[in-house]
Amino acid sequence: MTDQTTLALEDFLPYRLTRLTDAISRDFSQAYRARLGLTRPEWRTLATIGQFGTMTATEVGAHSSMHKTKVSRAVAALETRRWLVRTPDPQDRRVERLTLSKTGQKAYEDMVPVARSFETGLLERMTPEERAALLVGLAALERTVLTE
Amino acid sequence: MTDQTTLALEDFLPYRLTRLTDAISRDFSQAYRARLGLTRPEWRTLATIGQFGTMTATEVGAHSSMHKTKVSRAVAALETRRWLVRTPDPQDRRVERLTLSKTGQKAYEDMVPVARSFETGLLERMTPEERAALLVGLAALERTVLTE
DNA sequence: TCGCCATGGTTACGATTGCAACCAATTCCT
DNA sequence: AGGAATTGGTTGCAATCGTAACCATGGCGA
Repeated sequence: MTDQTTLALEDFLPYRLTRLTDAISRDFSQAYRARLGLTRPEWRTLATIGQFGTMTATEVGAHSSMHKTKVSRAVAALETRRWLVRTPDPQDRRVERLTLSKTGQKAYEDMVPVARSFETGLLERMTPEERAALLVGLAALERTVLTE
Repeated sequence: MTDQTTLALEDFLPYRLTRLTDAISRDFSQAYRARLGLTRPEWRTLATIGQFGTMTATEVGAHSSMHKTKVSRAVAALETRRWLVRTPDPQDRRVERLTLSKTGQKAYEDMVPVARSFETGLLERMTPEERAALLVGLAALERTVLTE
Protein backbone atom coordinates (compact mmCIF):
# COMPACT_ATOMS: atom_id res chain seq x y z
CA MET A 1 0.00 0.00 0.00
CA THR A 2 1.56 3.28 -1.08
CA ASP A 3 1.27 6.54 0.75
CA GLN A 4 -0.65 8.92 -1.46
CA THR A 5 0.73 12.12 0.02
CA THR A 6 4.36 11.17 -0.39
CA LEU A 7 6.55 10.29 -3.33
CA ALA A 8 9.20 7.61 -2.89
CA LEU A 9 12.03 9.09 -4.90
CA GLU A 10 13.89 5.80 -5.15
CA ASP A 11 10.89 4.24 -6.95
CA PHE A 12 10.20 7.17 -9.23
CA LEU A 13 10.97 6.22 -12.80
CA PRO A 14 12.65 9.43 -14.00
CA TYR A 15 14.85 9.43 -10.94
CA ARG A 16 15.82 5.78 -11.32
CA LEU A 17 16.73 6.38 -14.93
CA THR A 18 18.86 9.44 -14.29
CA ARG A 19 20.66 7.74 -11.47
CA LEU A 20 21.40 4.66 -13.54
CA THR A 21 22.40 6.69 -16.55
CA ASP A 22 24.66 8.97 -14.55
CA ALA A 23 26.49 6.01 -13.08
CA ILE A 24 26.79 4.11 -16.34
CA SER A 25 27.90 6.97 -18.51
CA ARG A 26 30.35 8.15 -15.89
CA ASP A 27 31.91 4.70 -15.74
CA PHE A 28 31.93 4.32 -19.47
CA SER A 29 33.37 7.74 -20.16
CA GLN A 30 36.20 6.94 -17.78
CA ALA A 31 36.92 3.86 -19.86
CA TYR A 32 37.57 5.85 -23.02
CA ARG A 33 38.51 9.20 -21.54
CA ALA A 34 41.52 7.72 -19.86
CA ARG A 35 42.41 5.73 -22.93
CA LEU A 36 41.66 8.16 -25.73
CA GLY A 37 41.22 11.54 -24.07
CA LEU A 38 37.78 12.04 -25.58
CA THR A 39 34.87 13.95 -24.18
CA ARG A 40 31.39 12.49 -24.44
CA PRO A 41 30.32 14.55 -27.47
CA GLU A 42 33.59 13.71 -29.19
CA TRP A 43 33.08 10.03 -28.50
CA ARG A 44 29.59 10.14 -29.91
CA THR A 45 30.72 11.96 -33.00
CA LEU A 46 33.50 9.45 -33.57
CA ALA A 47 31.06 6.60 -33.04
CA THR A 48 28.53 8.03 -35.45
CA ILE A 49 30.89 8.79 -38.29
CA GLY A 50 32.65 5.47 -37.73
CA GLN A 51 29.33 3.71 -38.03
CA PHE A 52 28.09 5.43 -41.17
CA GLY A 53 31.15 6.71 -42.96
CA THR A 54 30.86 10.16 -44.48
CA MET A 55 28.19 12.36 -42.96
CA THR A 56 27.27 15.98 -42.45
CA ALA A 57 27.25 17.63 -39.04
CA THR A 58 23.47 17.82 -39.08
CA GLU A 59 23.22 14.12 -39.76
CA VAL A 60 25.62 13.39 -36.92
CA GLY A 61 23.44 15.41 -34.59
CA ALA A 62 20.26 13.71 -35.73
CA HIS A 63 21.62 10.24 -35.31
CA SER A 64 23.39 10.78 -32.01
CA SER A 65 20.80 13.04 -30.38
CA MET A 66 23.19 15.90 -29.94
CA HIS A 67 22.56 19.60 -30.16
CA LYS A 68 24.22 21.16 -33.15
CA THR A 69 26.53 23.29 -31.04
CA LYS A 70 27.80 20.15 -29.36
CA VAL A 71 28.41 18.57 -32.72
CA SER A 72 30.13 21.67 -34.00
CA ARG A 73 32.52 21.75 -31.06
CA ALA A 74 33.16 18.04 -31.14
CA VAL A 75 33.91 18.14 -34.85
CA ALA A 76 36.32 21.03 -34.31
CA ALA A 77 38.10 19.10 -31.58
CA LEU A 78 38.36 15.91 -33.64
CA GLU A 79 39.65 17.92 -36.57
CA THR A 80 42.35 19.53 -34.42
CA ARG A 81 43.32 16.05 -33.36
CA ARG A 82 43.41 15.10 -37.03
CA TRP A 83 40.94 12.31 -36.54
CA LEU A 84 38.54 13.65 -39.10
CA VAL A 85 38.58 15.69 -42.28
CA ARG A 86 36.06 18.20 -43.55
CA THR A 87 35.42 18.33 -47.25
CA PRO A 88 33.28 21.04 -48.80
CA ASP A 89 30.27 19.66 -50.58
CA PRO A 90 30.41 20.77 -54.21
CA GLN A 91 26.62 20.60 -54.53
CA ASP A 92 25.87 22.77 -51.50
CA ARG A 93 28.51 25.01 -50.10
CA ARG A 94 26.84 25.30 -46.73
CA VAL A 95 27.51 21.66 -46.08
CA GLU A 96 30.67 19.94 -44.96
CA ARG A 97 31.20 16.26 -45.53
CA LEU A 98 32.85 14.71 -42.49
CA THR A 99 35.07 11.67 -42.84
CA LEU A 100 37.37 9.91 -40.41
CA SER A 101 41.05 10.15 -41.24
CA LYS A 102 43.19 7.03 -41.19
CA THR A 103 44.12 7.80 -37.59
CA GLY A 104 40.52 8.44 -36.68
CA GLN A 105 39.42 5.21 -38.29
CA LYS A 106 42.07 3.39 -36.30
CA ALA A 107 40.87 5.03 -33.09
CA TYR A 108 37.33 4.00 -33.92
CA GLU A 109 38.34 0.42 -34.49
CA ASP A 110 40.18 0.40 -31.18
CA MET A 111 37.17 1.89 -29.46
CA VAL A 112 34.53 -0.55 -30.69
CA PRO A 113 35.70 -3.60 -28.71
CA VAL A 114 36.11 -1.44 -25.61
CA ALA A 115 32.50 -0.36 -25.92
CA ARG A 116 31.29 -3.87 -26.59
CA SER A 117 33.08 -5.29 -23.61
CA PHE A 118 31.78 -2.51 -21.40
CA GLU A 119 28.26 -3.37 -22.42
CA THR A 120 28.91 -7.06 -21.93
CA GLY A 121 30.26 -6.31 -18.48
CA LEU A 122 26.98 -4.64 -17.61
CA LEU A 123 24.83 -7.45 -18.91
CA GLU A 124 26.76 -10.50 -17.86
CA ARG A 125 25.76 -10.21 -14.24
CA MET A 126 22.10 -10.33 -15.16
CA THR A 127 20.19 -13.51 -15.86
CA PRO A 128 19.05 -14.15 -19.43
CA GLU A 129 15.49 -13.44 -18.36
CA GLU A 130 16.51 -10.12 -16.86
CA ARG A 131 18.42 -9.15 -19.98
CA ALA A 132 15.43 -9.97 -22.14
CA ALA A 133 13.16 -8.02 -19.82
CA LEU A 134 15.44 -5.01 -19.95
CA LEU A 135 15.41 -4.95 -23.74
CA VAL A 136 11.64 -5.30 -23.89
CA GLY A 137 11.13 -2.58 -21.30
CA LEU A 138 13.56 -0.14 -22.88
CA ALA A 139 12.09 -0.64 -26.33
CA ALA A 140 8.62 0.03 -24.98
CA LEU A 141 9.77 3.13 -23.17
CA GLU A 142 11.54 4.39 -26.27
CA ARG A 143 8.37 3.86 -28.20
CA THR A 144 6.35 6.00 -25.81
CA VAL A 145 8.96 8.68 -25.19
CA LEU A 146 10.80 9.19 -28.45
CA THR A 147 7.93 9.18 -30.88
CA GLU A 148 5.09 11.39 -32.16
CA MET B 1 24.30 -11.24 -37.64
CA THR B 2 26.15 -8.23 -36.26
CA ASP B 3 29.08 -6.53 -37.86
CA GLN B 4 32.04 -6.97 -35.58
CA THR B 5 34.00 -3.96 -36.75
CA THR B 6 31.19 -1.48 -36.27
CA LEU B 7 29.12 -0.38 -33.32
CA ALA B 8 25.45 0.40 -33.86
CA LEU B 9 25.04 3.41 -31.61
CA GLU B 10 21.26 3.15 -31.53
CA ASP B 11 21.54 -0.34 -29.98
CA PHE B 12 24.27 0.50 -27.52
CA LEU B 13 22.90 0.34 -24.00
CA PRO B 14 24.62 3.40 -22.49
CA TYR B 15 23.53 5.48 -25.45
CA ARG B 16 19.95 4.26 -25.31
CA LEU B 17 19.79 5.06 -21.63
CA THR B 18 21.18 8.56 -21.94
CA ARG B 19 18.89 9.36 -24.81
CA LEU B 20 15.83 8.11 -22.96
CA THR B 21 16.85 9.83 -19.76
CA ASP B 22 17.58 13.12 -21.46
CA ALA B 23 14.18 13.14 -23.08
CA ILE B 24 12.28 12.10 -19.97
CA SER B 25 13.98 14.40 -17.54
CA ARG B 26 13.74 17.31 -19.95
CA ASP B 27 10.00 16.75 -20.31
CA PHE B 28 9.51 16.27 -16.62
CA SER B 29 11.54 19.28 -15.61
CA GLN B 30 9.42 21.38 -17.91
CA ALA B 31 6.38 20.14 -16.06
CA TYR B 32 7.55 21.51 -12.73
CA ARG B 33 9.88 24.24 -13.89
CA ALA B 34 7.05 26.08 -15.56
CA ARG B 35 4.76 25.49 -12.62
CA LEU B 36 7.09 25.98 -9.68
CA GLY B 37 10.22 27.58 -11.08
CA LEU B 38 12.45 24.89 -9.67
CA THR B 39 15.73 23.62 -11.04
CA ARG B 40 16.41 19.90 -11.06
CA PRO B 41 18.60 19.90 -7.92
CA GLU B 42 16.03 22.03 -6.14
CA TRP B 43 13.26 19.65 -7.14
CA ARG B 44 15.23 16.69 -5.87
CA THR B 45 16.00 18.39 -2.61
CA LEU B 46 12.35 19.28 -2.11
CA ALA B 47 11.32 15.74 -2.98
CA THR B 48 13.81 14.22 -0.58
CA ILE B 49 13.04 16.38 2.42
CA GLY B 50 9.33 16.08 1.67
CA GLN B 51 9.64 12.33 1.69
CA PHE B 52 11.62 11.98 4.89
CA GLY B 53 10.93 15.09 6.93
CA THR B 54 13.89 16.61 8.70
CA MET B 55 17.27 15.68 7.23
CA THR B 56 20.81 16.94 6.98
CA ALA B 57 22.35 18.11 3.71
CA THR B 58 24.58 15.06 3.61
CA GLU B 59 21.60 12.77 3.96
CA VAL B 60 19.81 14.59 1.18
CA GLY B 61 22.80 14.06 -1.07
CA ALA B 62 23.08 10.39 -0.19
CA HIS B 63 19.44 9.68 -0.85
CA SER B 64 19.08 11.71 -4.01
CA SER B 65 22.46 10.91 -5.54
CA MET B 66 23.56 14.51 -5.66
CA HIS B 67 26.98 15.97 -5.19
CA LYS B 68 27.24 17.95 -2.00
CA THR B 69 27.82 21.20 -3.83
CA LYS B 70 24.59 20.69 -5.71
CA VAL B 71 22.77 20.08 -2.45
CA SER B 72 24.38 23.09 -0.86
CA ARG B 73 23.27 25.38 -3.66
CA ALA B 74 19.81 23.89 -3.87
CA VAL B 75 19.30 24.27 -0.13
CA ALA B 76 20.42 27.89 -0.32
CA ALA B 77 17.94 28.55 -3.13
CA LEU B 78 15.05 26.87 -1.33
CA GLU B 79 15.90 28.79 1.80
CA THR B 80 15.84 32.10 -0.09
CA ARG B 81 12.44 31.08 -1.39
CA ARG B 82 11.46 30.37 2.20
CA TRP B 83 10.49 26.80 1.39
CA LEU B 84 12.83 25.34 3.94
CA VAL B 85 14.37 26.24 7.25
CA ARG B 86 17.79 25.40 8.61
CA THR B 87 18.07 24.60 12.29
CA PRO B 88 21.45 24.17 13.96
CA ASP B 89 21.86 20.75 15.49
CA PRO B 90 22.52 21.13 19.22
CA GLN B 91 24.44 17.84 19.36
CA ASP B 92 26.82 18.64 16.50
CA ARG B 93 27.30 22.19 15.45
CA ARG B 94 28.63 21.27 12.02
CA VAL B 95 25.24 19.90 11.07
CA GLU B 96 22.14 21.73 9.93
CA ARG B 97 18.76 20.12 10.23
CA LEU B 98 16.70 20.90 7.14
CA THR B 99 12.91 21.08 7.34
CA LEU B 100 10.28 22.25 4.89
CA SER B 101 8.42 25.38 5.89
CA LYS B 102 4.65 25.46 5.67
CA THR B 103 4.95 26.94 2.18
CA GLY B 104 7.51 24.35 1.19
CA GLN B 105 5.33 21.55 2.50
CA LYS B 106 2.44 22.91 0.48
CA ALA B 107 4.60 23.05 -2.64
CA TYR B 108 5.65 19.48 -2.03
CA GLU B 109 2.08 18.33 -1.70
CA ASP B 110 1.21 20.09 -4.92
CA MET B 111 4.18 18.53 -6.65
CA VAL B 112 3.53 14.91 -5.72
CA PRO B 113 0.45 14.37 -7.88
CA VAL B 114 2.14 16.12 -10.79
CA ALA B 115 5.02 13.68 -10.54
CA ARG B 116 2.73 10.69 -10.20
CA SER B 117 0.69 11.65 -13.20
CA PHE B 118 3.81 12.26 -15.23
CA GLU B 119 5.00 8.77 -14.43
CA THR B 120 1.59 7.33 -15.17
CA GLY B 121 1.61 9.12 -18.50
CA LEU B 122 4.83 7.36 -19.37
CA LEU B 123 3.64 3.94 -18.37
CA GLU B 124 0.08 3.94 -19.58
CA ARG B 125 1.03 3.54 -23.20
CA MET B 126 2.90 0.36 -22.44
CA THR B 127 1.29 -3.03 -22.06
CA PRO B 128 1.23 -4.60 -18.60
CA GLU B 129 3.84 -7.10 -19.76
CA GLU B 130 6.09 -4.31 -20.96
CA ARG B 131 5.71 -2.43 -17.70
CA ALA B 132 6.59 -5.54 -15.75
CA ALA B 133 9.57 -6.20 -18.00
CA LEU B 134 10.82 -2.64 -17.54
CA LEU B 135 10.72 -2.92 -13.78
CA VAL B 136 12.51 -6.25 -13.79
CA GLY B 137 15.16 -5.00 -16.19
CA LEU B 138 15.78 -1.76 -14.33
CA ALA B 139 16.04 -3.51 -11.00
CA ALA B 140 18.56 -5.94 -12.43
CA LEU B 141 20.59 -3.13 -13.94
CA GLU B 142 20.53 -1.21 -10.69
CA ARG B 143 21.77 -4.29 -8.94
CA THR B 144 24.76 -4.61 -11.23
CA VAL B 145 25.57 -0.92 -11.55
CA LEU B 146 24.84 0.66 -8.21
CA THR B 147 26.39 -1.88 -5.91
CA GLU B 148 29.87 -2.75 -4.65
C1' DT C 1 14.91 38.04 -61.00
C1' DC C 2 14.12 39.83 -56.61
C1' DG C 3 12.89 39.29 -51.92
C1' DC C 4 11.89 36.18 -48.16
C1' DC C 5 12.10 32.15 -45.55
C1' DA C 6 14.69 27.85 -44.48
C1' DT C 7 18.97 25.39 -43.70
C1' DG C 8 24.02 24.30 -42.29
C1' DG C 9 27.05 25.63 -39.24
C1' DT C 10 29.68 28.81 -35.81
C1' DT C 11 30.08 31.86 -31.94
C1' DA C 12 29.01 34.93 -27.83
C1' DC C 13 26.97 34.71 -23.46
C1' DG C 14 24.86 33.35 -19.26
C1' DA C 15 23.82 29.46 -16.43
C1' DT C 16 25.07 25.05 -14.38
C1' DT C 17 28.38 21.82 -12.99
C1' DG C 18 32.23 19.24 -10.59
C1' DC C 19 36.66 19.49 -8.59
C1' DA C 20 39.57 21.15 -5.32
C1' DA C 21 40.49 24.04 -1.72
C1' DC C 22 38.78 25.76 2.26
C1' DC C 23 36.66 26.66 7.21
C1' DA C 24 34.72 24.97 11.31
C1' DA C 25 33.57 21.34 14.40
C1' DT C 26 34.28 16.61 15.91
C1' DT C 27 36.56 12.24 16.60
C1' DC C 28 40.45 9.36 16.91
C1' DC C 29 44.88 8.03 18.58
C1' DT C 30 48.56 8.11 21.66
C1' DA D 1 45.25 16.55 26.95
C1' DG D 2 46.55 17.62 22.23
C1' DG D 3 47.64 17.06 17.51
C1' DA D 4 46.20 14.59 13.22
C1' DA D 5 42.77 12.87 10.51
C1' DT D 6 37.54 13.05 9.40
C1' DT D 7 33.24 15.05 8.58
C1' DG D 8 29.54 18.74 7.37
C1' DG D 9 29.11 22.27 4.54
C1' DT D 10 30.48 26.41 1.46
C1' DT D 11 32.93 28.79 -2.19
C1' DG D 12 36.37 29.91 -6.15
C1' DC D 13 37.42 28.48 -10.52
C1' DA D 14 37.56 26.38 -14.88
C1' DA D 15 35.03 23.60 -18.05
C1' DT D 16 30.72 22.39 -20.26
C1' DC D 17 26.28 23.36 -21.97
C1' DG D 18 22.00 25.36 -24.25
C1' DT D 19 19.78 29.45 -25.99
C1' DA D 20 19.84 32.86 -29.03
C1' DA D 21 21.93 35.52 -32.28
C1' DC D 22 24.50 35.44 -36.23
C1' DC D 23 26.68 34.57 -41.14
C1' DA D 24 26.55 32.36 -45.46
C1' DT D 25 24.16 29.73 -48.79
C1' DG D 26 20.25 27.77 -50.99
C1' DG D 27 15.26 27.17 -52.21
C1' DC D 28 10.97 29.13 -53.46
C1' DG D 29 7.15 32.07 -54.77
C1' DA D 30 5.50 36.23 -57.11
